[in-house]
Amino acid sequence: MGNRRKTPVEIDTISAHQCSIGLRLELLGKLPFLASLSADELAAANKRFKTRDFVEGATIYFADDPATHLYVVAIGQVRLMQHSPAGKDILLDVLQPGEFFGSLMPGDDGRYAETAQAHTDTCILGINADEFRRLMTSDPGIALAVLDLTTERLRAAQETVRRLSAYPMEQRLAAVLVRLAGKLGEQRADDLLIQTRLSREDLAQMTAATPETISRIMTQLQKDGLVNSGRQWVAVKDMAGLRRLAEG
Amino acid sequence: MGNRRKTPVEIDTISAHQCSIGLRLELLGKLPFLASLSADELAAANKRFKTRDFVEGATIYFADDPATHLYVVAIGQVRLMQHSPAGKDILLDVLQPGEFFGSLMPGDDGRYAETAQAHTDTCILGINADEFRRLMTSDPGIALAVLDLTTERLRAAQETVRRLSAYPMEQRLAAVLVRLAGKLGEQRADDLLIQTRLSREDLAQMTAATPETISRIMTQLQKDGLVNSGRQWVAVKDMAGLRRLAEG
DNA sequence: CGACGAATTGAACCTATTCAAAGGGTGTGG
DNA sequence: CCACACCCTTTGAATAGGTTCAATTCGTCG
Repeated sequence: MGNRRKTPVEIDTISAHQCSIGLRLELLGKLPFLASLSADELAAANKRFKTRDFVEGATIYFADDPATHLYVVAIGQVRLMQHSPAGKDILLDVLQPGEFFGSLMPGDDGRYAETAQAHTDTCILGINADEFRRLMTSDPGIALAVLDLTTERLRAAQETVRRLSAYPMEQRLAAVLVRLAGKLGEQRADDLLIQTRLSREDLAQMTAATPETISRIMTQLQKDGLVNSGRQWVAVKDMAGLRRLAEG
Repeated sequence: MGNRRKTPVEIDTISAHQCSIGLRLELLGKLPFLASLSADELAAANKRFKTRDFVEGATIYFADDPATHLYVVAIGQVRLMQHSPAGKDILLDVLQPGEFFGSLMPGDDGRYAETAQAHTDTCILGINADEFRRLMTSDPGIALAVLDLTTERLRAAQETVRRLSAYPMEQRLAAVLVRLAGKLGEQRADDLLIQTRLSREDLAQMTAATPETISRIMTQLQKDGLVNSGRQWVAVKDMAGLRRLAEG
């Protein structure tokens, strides 16, 4: 009776067969950039993708590895990270099912810009970059949809640059929490739970800070009634207030 | 006799007729994303572009304006900037002839992500975003070329995020100088001149610093023999050394 | 329960900012 | 053509925001 765990975040352990053939077609059909395909075309495209599984923490590829494949998250969550010589890591994003990552440019000169890591137990679908390029060539709708998603990511990256350049820590943290809650938020009685394991270290890597600073600011945000938080989880209590804080 | 000006940077004042019909075809033909077009197609595309002139300092569009057009730099240089409520500006890039900016997404929901400003007297070619989308739909080669350029920009933006997050000022400045010299560098007897007006304030806005800090670091870099610099100009003397410094 | 990793808290330190003042190149108007 | 005014740049001293290091507390899982 009752769960003794305090973490409100659900942690799925996936079995080897969840990422089955049946699931794949359904999944691919939902991808925004494959929406223009007919059922037949979709089935053909499906054959091009290969399934791969990763346990939590496993690395899918490293930054600067030769970039050969485009991946789509099927089950679980994927972390995109960057590294610096000094050992400081940056957490760019946590991807959900349906989001793509990896290489869009064919040819062997390209290298991955980030490291991709399984944030939970994960199943991903991979397609060779050249093959995907052929798909885009034959169907401009796919190319344009991918272009739109990429443009949107460029905009998001520029927004991150803006925040890193011109905002103090507290506002940067608020902005990250607003973004995560919008993307991964799950409504609860009293707040919006960010549905992923999220340590102070993770938040530090998303805001260019140290875990200690994040801890101090989180304490303040809780006092102000903006968020609830515990070990490896965060919930947004006052979205509007947090958004106001983020904008300055 | 002789020029009394000390600035080594060439400052062009363009006349109203330089951006003529004849030049346009030549220019459009050189664009990487229109390379796949035949002469006829190019002439047809050319009709879709309209010419606009701006004097130095004039604003082409503001961030958050409704995004309607895609532009290509024909003559001169264009600054892409961002703003923050606190009044801190960010200088994202200085675009050269042949580079595009503005809107890639049609529809009236989109807004410009940055402010575009004439960094010198400038002539640009503009095309309606919907019309350009039609061009991309009819020729996947164009769409893919634009996708590649956008992907490259996303990579550059993520690199900026990495530098802002994990590197101290000196290394960030070194990295910016390396990038600018690679893009706008003009070989001279003893160094590589960055061919654009570049104040301490500009460099500050590119590295998330203050002009004072830039000044102090520049003094140091000159002492170390890595750069030469004066009022509104910078030249890289030791590219390899500067690159080494940037990487850490 | 016991142990390990995460989170908190405190104090010293450091990098870069802020504010202020002085010096120098540009180009403009007399 | 020269002189002055303007803005860019340099330099200094005080300050602040965030980091670092270290010690302690707390939650979670075996």
